[in-house]
Amino acid sequence: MKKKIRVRFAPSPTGALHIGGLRTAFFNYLFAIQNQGDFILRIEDTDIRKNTKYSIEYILKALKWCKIKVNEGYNHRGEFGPYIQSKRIKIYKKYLKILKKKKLIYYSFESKDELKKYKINNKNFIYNSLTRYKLKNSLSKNNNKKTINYYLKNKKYVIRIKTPKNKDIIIKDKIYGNIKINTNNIDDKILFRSNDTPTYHFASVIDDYLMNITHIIRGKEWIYSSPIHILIYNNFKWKLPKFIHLPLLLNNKGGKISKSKMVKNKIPIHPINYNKLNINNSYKSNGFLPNAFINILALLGWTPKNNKEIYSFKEIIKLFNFKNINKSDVHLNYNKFRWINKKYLNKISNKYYYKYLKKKIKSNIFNLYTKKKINKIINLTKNRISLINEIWDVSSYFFLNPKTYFIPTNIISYIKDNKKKIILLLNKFIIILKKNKKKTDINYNDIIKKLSIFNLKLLRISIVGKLIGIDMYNILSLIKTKIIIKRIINFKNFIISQYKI
RNA sequence: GGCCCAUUAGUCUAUUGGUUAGGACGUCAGAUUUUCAUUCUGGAAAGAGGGGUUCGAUUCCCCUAUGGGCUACCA
Repeated sequence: MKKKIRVRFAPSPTGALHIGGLRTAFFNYLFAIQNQGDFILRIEDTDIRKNTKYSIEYILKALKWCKIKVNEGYNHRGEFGPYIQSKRIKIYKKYLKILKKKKLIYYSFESKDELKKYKINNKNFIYNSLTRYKLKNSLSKNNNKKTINYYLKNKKYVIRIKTPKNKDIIIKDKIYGNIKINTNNIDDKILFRSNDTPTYHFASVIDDYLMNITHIIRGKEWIYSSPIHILIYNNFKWKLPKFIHLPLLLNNKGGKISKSKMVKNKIPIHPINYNKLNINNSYKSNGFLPNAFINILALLGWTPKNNKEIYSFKEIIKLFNFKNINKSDVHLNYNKFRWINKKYLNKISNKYYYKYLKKKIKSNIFNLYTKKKINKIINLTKNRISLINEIWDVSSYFFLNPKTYFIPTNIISYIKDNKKKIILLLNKFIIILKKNKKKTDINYNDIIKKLSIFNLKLLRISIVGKLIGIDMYNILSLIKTKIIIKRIINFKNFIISQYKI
């Protein structure tokens, strides 16, 4: 029987999970679903920091918003727990002992500062088989037993892995192919810190083994630490999992994704807002739909070869394949993200827009319109936007009187040349509107058709404030007559004062 | 600096030895439209540079350049 495929998403809770981590999570999730495997969430908190608690909360919330369903792990069921590394220290110690017996690890006594100094004086220094015998550690010949015992007793040591000398380690990566790294170029990485806690390298390998992880899908930044992981597997004589490294995400200028940079570029990097971590710019807050965001995530490094951009979740699952993941790093293209979101926006029901508008608009103004009318406004405006928030931008003139008028220069000169005519025209409007209290009595189409283009533009400016928006017929028939009259009067007064009539 | 990875238009990418180098976002133009948008049609726009291998190279190899990653008692 074939072994069940098990993958894990193993974020470290050191700040808010961003689009890069989410992409990794999503690809793991896809692979699990495709193979009826397990998708495990493991929290890698071997390094304890300030915001651990909130960061974990955020991971859970973010995954939920992206509809990524964990079926085993932290905060979920599972028989391989605990799924948080700070609660597994005992386990790591147990496995450390095994390596100790096999003499595959050793104690190293340099303090952080000592090593720093050493590195400054010795360029290209690497702590490994080529140098370790000259340094302060339990393998070195420089130290006598007394000094060694001193450090051991006082627990002033870290535990390092003993990497072999001049050995090529080959990482068989499903995306990048075989990558050869010589052990002379890698450090004897620290496995246990002086505070008796494991480092990521050790903890994650032990966990991956104990949790029966079959495929390690993670960002490319991990390629260079893979030899250490492989070495640990080999030391235990455990079967290696498959490695799949994903291309990195870069911002639109080719730099690393980071909060400060992305805010400048106005590209959100976080999925949702979260006050406790000070996240107030996100895909959700910018008006992205979860389904669109999933589509965006999928296309971050993955290209199905059929010249399509919009994929439902089902299609993604059907088509997803590591063969179609490209090797070069991915630049985020916010314009394209918006375009993808637009495609999804076109499909959703009006109630989402309705909800948004209701929240946005003061109730006394919102209630001027019946639900039917709001729906009509939505229907007429929704095809103009690519983010749900923008429904307000394209419909605000239904709810707010124009505060200022944006009049193009050619219209200004038209006004100046035809002052009296225009005032007459506006007055005429007002009279017609006042006469007919019920909308149905007014044939707006007739009025509009009789107007010259210039006059029609003027009418639009008087009601909308600028030359944008849906057709005048619908604007006039949707807004209450009383309000239209008011707006026209305002505009008339504006012209009179502005152009001294 | 050392080691590792990548390099097709502004961006995401297709094409793994023979193509008018295909698609998408963006951009530009035209059509539709009472304005603005939408929509539709069309255009411009690419193989980093230099060497090989080959009848032939975007595709294979080497060098250079550029970008990125790792080089923490961070993950």
